[in-house]
Amino acid sequence: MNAAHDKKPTPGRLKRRSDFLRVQETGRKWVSQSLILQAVENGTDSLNFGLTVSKKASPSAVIRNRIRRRLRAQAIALLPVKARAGMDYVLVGRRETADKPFADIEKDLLWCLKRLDLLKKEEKS
RNA sequence: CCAGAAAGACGGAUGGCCGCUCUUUUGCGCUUUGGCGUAAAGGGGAGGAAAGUCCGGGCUUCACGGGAAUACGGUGCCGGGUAACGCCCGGGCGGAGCGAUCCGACGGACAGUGCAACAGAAAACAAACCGCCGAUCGCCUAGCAAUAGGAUCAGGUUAGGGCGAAACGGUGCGGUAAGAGCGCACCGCGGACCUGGCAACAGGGACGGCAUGGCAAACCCCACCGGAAGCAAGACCAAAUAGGGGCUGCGCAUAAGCCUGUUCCCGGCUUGUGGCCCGGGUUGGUUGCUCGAGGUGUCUGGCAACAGGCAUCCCAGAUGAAUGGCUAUCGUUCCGUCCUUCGGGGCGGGAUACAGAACCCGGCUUACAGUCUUUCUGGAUAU
RNA sequence: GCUGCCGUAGCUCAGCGGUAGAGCACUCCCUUGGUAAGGGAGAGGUCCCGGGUUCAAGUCCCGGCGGCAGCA
Repeated sequence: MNAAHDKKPTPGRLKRRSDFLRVQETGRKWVSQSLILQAVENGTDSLNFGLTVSKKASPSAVIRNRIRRRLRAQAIALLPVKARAGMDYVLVGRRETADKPFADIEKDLLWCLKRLDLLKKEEKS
């Protein structure tokens, strides 16, 4: 833990529909209980992420907002520290994301990163 | 104290760590002095329904209007409020409740057209199935005959029966061959006119023997209102791409087409040619974008909705979409259990709603754990 | 955010205010050595939900719920 307690680089956000489609069509995907992770190389050094929470996850706008905020909090906290840079990540919310303990979501996100072999090299234990 | 009615308010609190967005000030950097980037500090940051998108406006565009008729859609007791409304307030009428109160698409069926299955004789200028009554010019049976029974109709009748959702006033008395508003009394109904009220309507009522059955959430009639689309409206900038237009001068014709449902009238535009120059869609960005029929307090007018004066405040502006994530303690309330000085307290467990601004307002409708305040009604107890 | 349309049998759809229907599918019987086809009989409905108008509502009116499509 030498570089982490300095300022974490804040990850960029994916905002265009075309970005999401590119990740969905060309990237890799892993499904866990509380979220789905999609990722693809973006050809730069920066790390970007986006969120997708559809009406399928929950018909209530309040619950969708809650899912999106919890995912965003996890993404900002974990991705710059644990995930490899130079990638675009898309986190897709599911119905369980609203009620699961926060630690479980963290575990699921790390699990997805591991299965896609996108953990940072120095973080491997 | 119990049960209920109405109006209104609220709809978790306080910390810790980590974040988002807008804004003000200051510092630093860049700058074409318009600003842009960055850091720190201060301040703001979801709702009563933000929801459904059911009405009404503001605003914007549709190349610019004015008038009339008609179509289509909406509203529908009366008066007031309002920018406007299908909303609100007050009143009337009808209905529910012991009551406080609540509910009501509540104009017109003598302007016209239409509808009513099944049953029933008949479903709308009434009609005659059973029945009741009458008659016998003509018929049959019994009888000397009067007459009785049947049959029939040149017939009367709607009291009673039966059908139906509904059968052309109700009850009683008289009357009659039997009956019938045929006559009378009471009730209901219509109603010239009078009184009160701005009005809806209410009270009285000469007179009328009863006319005017139901359905307009069937077509419709009457009165009033409405141009259409919507911030994904619209404006600007940049890039790349395909292919078209715009402005203006001159001229011609009175022809054709167009001017936002249709038709007509008034008024206007386009066509032909010369010159000059750009415009449109797509993607991204900027803008529209939040100071407003604004909030709060108070005074005045009004029964009230509401209006006006004064003072004071600035109160979300996101855009793959901020207004939060995690955590600790507490509150509220329910259940179980234990203790109790009957006020309550301890422990364990559960519940803590409906729901997320997307241009902005005024309403309506629908969803909602729980809590509080005020006024009123009915009942019980005590004095 | 805005604008339209739809909801009837297991499925696809009809249905002038008057007893809810058609085709396919399903069950039983006939036919056949057996099956398919064919013929006959039968079962199957909260007409999305709640109010209202009407004597009577799947149909008319109002309010909900659900689904589908379109608009940069």
